[in-house]
Amino acid sequence: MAVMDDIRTINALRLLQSADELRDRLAGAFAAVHGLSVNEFFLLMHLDRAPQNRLPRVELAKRMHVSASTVTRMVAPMEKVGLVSREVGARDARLAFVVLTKAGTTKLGEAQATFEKHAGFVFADRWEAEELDLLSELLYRLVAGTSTNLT
Amino acid sequence: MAVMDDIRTINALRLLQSADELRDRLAGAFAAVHGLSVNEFFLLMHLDRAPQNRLPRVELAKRMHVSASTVTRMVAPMEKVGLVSREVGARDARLAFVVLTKAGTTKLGEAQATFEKHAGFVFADRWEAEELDLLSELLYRLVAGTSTNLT
DNA sequence: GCATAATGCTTGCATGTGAAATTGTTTTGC
DNA sequence: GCAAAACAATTTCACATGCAAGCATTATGC
Repeated sequence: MAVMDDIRTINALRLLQSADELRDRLAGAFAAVHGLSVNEFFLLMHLDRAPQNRLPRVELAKRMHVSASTVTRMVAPMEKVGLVSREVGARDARLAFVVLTKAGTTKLGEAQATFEKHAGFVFADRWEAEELDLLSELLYRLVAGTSTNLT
Repeated sequence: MAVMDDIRTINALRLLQSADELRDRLAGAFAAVHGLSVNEFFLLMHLDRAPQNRLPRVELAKRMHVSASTVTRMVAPMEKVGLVSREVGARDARLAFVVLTKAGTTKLGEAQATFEKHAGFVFADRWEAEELDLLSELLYRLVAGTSTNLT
């Protein structure tokens, strides 16, 4: 570009903007179809990948890039609806684990189908299979080594 | 991955997660160094690239993926500080253009330096120059054709 | 040309979020 | 062992945001 020709800067901008766009799409679909927010979906995803499907609130906060208080308040209604349950730490009573329930697993499965549908749409047509692999590899380096990585 | 092996799904997840991470970094830096939010930075960017450095509020809302009311309330303090000014449309009195001021241009320049610094850090070391070009090209297809694209 | 619809912006209300203070628990240093 | 520090979770407060309603202006249909 004229104004901003550093390749890293361009990549950062495109990364942020395309993620915004995708997040918007997903927010609409999740709300309409499953009554979930994007962040609630990610919360379920993190639990699904965690050992024994459970994580302390503080860990969820780190992985989701939100504050601890946000996790507290996100979990409350999800617990009420039965998607997750609370379990106090055995050897450390400070820890209040968030546990994925059977119902949560089911709900997550449905939401993943929606996620895949929209991911498929966004990455359809304009990419060859090998380009998708390449993109995957390049993006992986951004999330590799971070505890937040779900893939 | 074991659970989720559709390549498009993986790419969507990595895209969202890496963007989250980058946005977090930038939020801290912008707040500390320039007293700006990430969204305020993007608002200035959109104005900078617009013809005559001005856009109607409704256009800003679309490009930034926020509601019209958010634009109204974001602009108010920025106008107070002198980064932008208001200009009523000449042939359409409904339009209230947001105009980038000289001070706004200066502030944006400083913030861009910070942006470039962090973009450089995030994409440093782990990518070859040609890989960055490739990533740039692949990400471009996600933002191409959208009015939101800043690159 | 005038009533109706559409458009741009703002405001009221409800919700989501982060920082800091608070409480209860565990770890550390001696 | 015990006092002090560290830590996990919650609550309080302030702020940001979206939706829907309201207002002003322009466009449309006849």
